[in-house]
Amino acid sequence: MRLSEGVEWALHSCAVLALLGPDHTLPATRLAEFHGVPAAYLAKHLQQLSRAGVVESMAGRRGGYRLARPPAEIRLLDVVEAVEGSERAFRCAEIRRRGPSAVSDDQYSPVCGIARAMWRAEAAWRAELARQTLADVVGVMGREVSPEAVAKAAAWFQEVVR
Amino acid sequence: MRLSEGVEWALHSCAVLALLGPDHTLPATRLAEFHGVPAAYLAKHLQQLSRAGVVESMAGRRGGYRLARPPAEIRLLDVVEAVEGSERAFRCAEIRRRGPSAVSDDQYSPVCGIARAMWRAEAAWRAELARQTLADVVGVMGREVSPEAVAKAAAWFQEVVR
DNA sequence: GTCCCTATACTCGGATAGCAAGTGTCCGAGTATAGGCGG
DNA sequence: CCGCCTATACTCGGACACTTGCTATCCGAGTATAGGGAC
Repeated sequence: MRLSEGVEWALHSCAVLALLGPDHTLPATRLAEFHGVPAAYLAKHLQQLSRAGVVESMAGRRGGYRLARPPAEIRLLDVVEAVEGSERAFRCAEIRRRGPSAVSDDQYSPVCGIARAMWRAEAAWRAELARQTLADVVGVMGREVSPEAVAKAAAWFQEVVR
Repeated sequence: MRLSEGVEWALHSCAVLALLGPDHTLPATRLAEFHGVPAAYLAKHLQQLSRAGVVESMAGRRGGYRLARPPAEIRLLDVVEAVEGSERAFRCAEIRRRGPSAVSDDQYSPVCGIARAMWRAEAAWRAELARQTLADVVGVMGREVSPEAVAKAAAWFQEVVR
């Protein structure tokens, strides 16, 4: 099991957009530059976030991305599902119904016990991601980051934001 | 994010071995036949289970697989990690340290706040998988499966077990 | 009848191809802007 | 001086190659068994 690298990029990008506030936009190129990742590929993930309604895209000369809602209303789950999709990680192929001991379909419980157990764990994962918002994460980061880093980032924002 | 199909096969195979009890073994071929899956590929996963100490392999003419411990002592997490590996799903590439606003390494908190948030969710997932044992799952399945299916499976066992 | 030996058939185990999904990139469509022109 | 229009430069968005890891398979090494022979 492996989460797409794009999830990390998306989360960091959203964090930056949260710091920027609702009055400014940042183009994909700048976000990529800030994180040192390929611009074209990050753009792909930002499009997914846009489609999912997590960020808003502004077209045109001074366009770019900004959060679609306040950070406190964006759950980490929203970001993760925007990139990874909302399909379940464990997919039940109903192998219990195959093989020589198979019986007629109506003899089986509606969902396989093994699948239920696995999905219970996934639900716990989702619940934890739903509990944490972007505001939480940004808050913690803001408390932990060093003053020098803050200054440097602020200077960069000054330079690129119009 | 997607779990390997082998996880499902491994779990079902372990459930069958649990029903079989510690006094019998079942070769990979039979397990594959019972579930209607490719034998050679299932064998690969059984090897992983064996390496992880979840099942024991008996070589020779009447060899096969059996559980290495009582079902109550086998956590679903053990089975899942045997197949999927114990690496984290979310991998922090430390992109916060890249880009134009990077500062010296000692300025950063030991682990990125975003990674910590993601790993918290993974911990919840693992905890839920660790809480449930093979005995739990088999117990539920035993209560849900229809009498006809039980009879059919028992007959098949009688036929193949020596 | 009992013990030992050998040949056998069966098992697991790791090394080897094929394919799908994630990774990375590009170019075209669309739009808000900036400047110039006319009134 | 003000308003409108047009050209522009910049943005996003979807369509196209490439690489990694999962899927699937095979064949060789090792071993407990079953049968036969000797005592």
